[in-house]
Amino acid sequence: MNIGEVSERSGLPPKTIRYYEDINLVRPLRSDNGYRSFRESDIHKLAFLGRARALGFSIEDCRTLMDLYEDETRESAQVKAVAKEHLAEIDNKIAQLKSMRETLSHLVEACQGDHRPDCPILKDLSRGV
Amino acid sequence: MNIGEVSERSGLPPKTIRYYEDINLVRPLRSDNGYRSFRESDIHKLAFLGRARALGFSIEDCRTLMDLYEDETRESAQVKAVAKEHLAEIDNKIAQLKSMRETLSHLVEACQGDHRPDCPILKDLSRGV
DNA sequence: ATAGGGCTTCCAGCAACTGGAAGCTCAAGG
DNA sequence: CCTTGAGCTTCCAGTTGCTGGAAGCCCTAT
Repeated sequence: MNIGEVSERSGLPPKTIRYYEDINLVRPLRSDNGYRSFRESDIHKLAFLGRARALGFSIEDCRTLMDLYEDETRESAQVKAVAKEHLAEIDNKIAQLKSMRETLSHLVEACQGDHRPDCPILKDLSRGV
Repeated sequence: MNIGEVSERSGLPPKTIRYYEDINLVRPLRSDNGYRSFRESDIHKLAFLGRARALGFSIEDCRTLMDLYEDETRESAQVKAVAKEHLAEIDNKIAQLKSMRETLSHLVEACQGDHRPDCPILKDLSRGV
């Protein structure tokens, strides 16, 4: 199967699929004409990767998860550890964004947003050095 | 004032300060020995930038905000518009992260995390292609 | 034969720095 | 006076995860 069809079936852009091959996340075969030739198992892998990425896992995490997936002797504790760590990172990011949101929304509310130059947002950003 | 002291006073790493000069966010003078020579106004600017970045504004937003800050004829509506747009982006990111968090936390809870290979996390990631 | 679409590779660029190498400057100590 | 070490300089490369574009081959249809 050529990359175009694989792209449609996996939901990943061709560029991304080529990139994943570059970094050895998938290893499609090659046809005589030089085209990549994907097996069903490659598509399966790519879809797996797409879903892991959609959950925010880093590429390296994805690699680890794929390896665990293909390792029959894995322990679910290993998978859970990766996921829990990622979950903690997500929580950190959410907390950070919420704190930004908090500050920023107050400032936005305090700003008249009219034709005059006075602005609490700029005032806050430029507060004492 | 040399970059080291400016770094301490502004809270930005020297590398970052040099980078901000590269992209013309600050324009320190130069001493005869070639060292950057910062004025108080430069430190003020850098602190401003640091706070804007801490609120998650992009570098380009920071540039815009700095320009507005220095423009006496600005209208606060311009500032507010930039801030509101950024706030919306933050809200989007939070929503996205929350949705990931939702899915992921369910999966993590469902995973035994023991020595056996069976794992709902991997099962979900590899669900029907 | 030619046009088009799909495929290939490779190079560059995005954001916002960060690390490291090579080398100059300056102040202090022996 | 010389050396040592910290601090400064520039420049290049790498980070993350792609994405865009150029140049060119392949295949099918007209």
